[in-house]
Amino acid sequence: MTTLRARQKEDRRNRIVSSAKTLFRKHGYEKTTIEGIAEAAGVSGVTVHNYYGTKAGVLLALVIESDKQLIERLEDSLSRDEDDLIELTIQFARHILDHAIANLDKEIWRQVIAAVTTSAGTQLTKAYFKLDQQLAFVLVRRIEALQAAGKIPESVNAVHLGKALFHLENARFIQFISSDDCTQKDIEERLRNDLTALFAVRAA
Amino acid sequence: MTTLRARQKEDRRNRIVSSAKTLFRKHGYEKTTIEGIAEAAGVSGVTVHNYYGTKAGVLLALVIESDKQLIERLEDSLSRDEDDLIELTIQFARHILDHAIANLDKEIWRQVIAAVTTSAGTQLTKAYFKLDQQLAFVLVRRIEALQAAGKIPESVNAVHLGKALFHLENARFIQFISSDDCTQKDIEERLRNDLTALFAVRAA
DNA sequence: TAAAATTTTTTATTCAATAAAAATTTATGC
DNA sequence: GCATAAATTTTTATTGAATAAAAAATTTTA
Repeated sequence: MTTLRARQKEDRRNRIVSSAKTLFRKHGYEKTTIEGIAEAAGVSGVTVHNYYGTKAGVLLALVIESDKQLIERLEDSLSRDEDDLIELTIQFARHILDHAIANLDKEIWRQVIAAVTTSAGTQLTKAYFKLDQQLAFVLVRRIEALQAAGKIPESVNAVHLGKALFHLENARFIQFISSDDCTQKDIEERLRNDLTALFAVRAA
Repeated sequence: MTTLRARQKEDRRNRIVSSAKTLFRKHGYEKTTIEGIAEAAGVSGVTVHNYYGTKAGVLLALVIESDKQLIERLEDSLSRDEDDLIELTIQFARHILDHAIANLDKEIWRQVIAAVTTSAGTQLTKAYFKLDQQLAFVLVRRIEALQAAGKIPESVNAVHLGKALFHLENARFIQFISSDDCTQKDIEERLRNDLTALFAVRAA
């Protein structure tokens, strides 16, 4: 049974997050004030704080929602007949970058990264890392498929490999958002260089 | 010719940074106020802002100084007869983690990462990334040495490999500081897993 | 429907950040 | 060597994030 209070609360959360997204996209992160978000959502500024703790908390909540959608779609949008691990990883990165810039611009993504690191241990950060984990496992499952197809040695630990590739992708993602000049193409090239070099270490 | 003004300015910079380091270590980042730093340094709060822009800017300045020392020493402290790339990289990571926790605690390193990402493009951030670059090249030179010794194929691009390994190490460093529970041992193990999996992709 | 419980709002405070005016100190020309 | 010009710091004031406590409003329940 959902009480009236629970429904009202849920409603306020939705209004706050959706107002925030509009304002962040319209005016950027810095110029958007908590008071502004509150007004657009029809609550008081303190209520926004009570709900999300900080302005960065509101941003994180909004990113978590959009990342859930990304994960839902990613599994399907990754081409199923790519049998080269390098190209697969680059495709994976491409989907993530596409999704990121479709939702928020670089300036705001920088705030996301900052928020995630400073507010380590909070509920929202845990939720964020859980989604990261799920993203990594999309790669893990593809690696297992490649192993089943004989494209990657069975001796390789798919979980370890997937996580390592995800970390690398993530490092390049952060590099992407950290500079306004860095293009998606730059990132793909760097990622390709990374993987080519790493995979060649033990090549015969 | 160094004018009196230039010397005074340099002096104030030193006092601000050194007061800040003391206070950050003593009371943590949040509880240290700009006004407190200013008082300890014998200047006004606005002067601290004029010099470093933000509280995070002061922190960054202080980290850059200490990272310069790290780089100076790192080249020598890395064992010269380690011929396994995995162990070399782990050793590299160990030195960086050791240096990090010897200087500031995790809470403050989180603020450093946040500051670097949010204030992308500023002078201090550029200086920070330049040092990162130098760190990566310590690895690159070791890789070249391993190639010369026939331990790694000459076909591998040492610069690409060094940078990729550095990114991986950096990702694990951020993971280290992001959780109070994560030990250095955990990080070494994860890094070993990363590299073992990556290097085994093309293994015969 | 009235009392109790919960939640939001009001009010107030601290601190970061920024801007403009005022004051101080250093540098320079006579 | 002193008066004036230039540069730099400090004072003062304002906005906004974050937090806490009291007051007000609304929902729940008895």
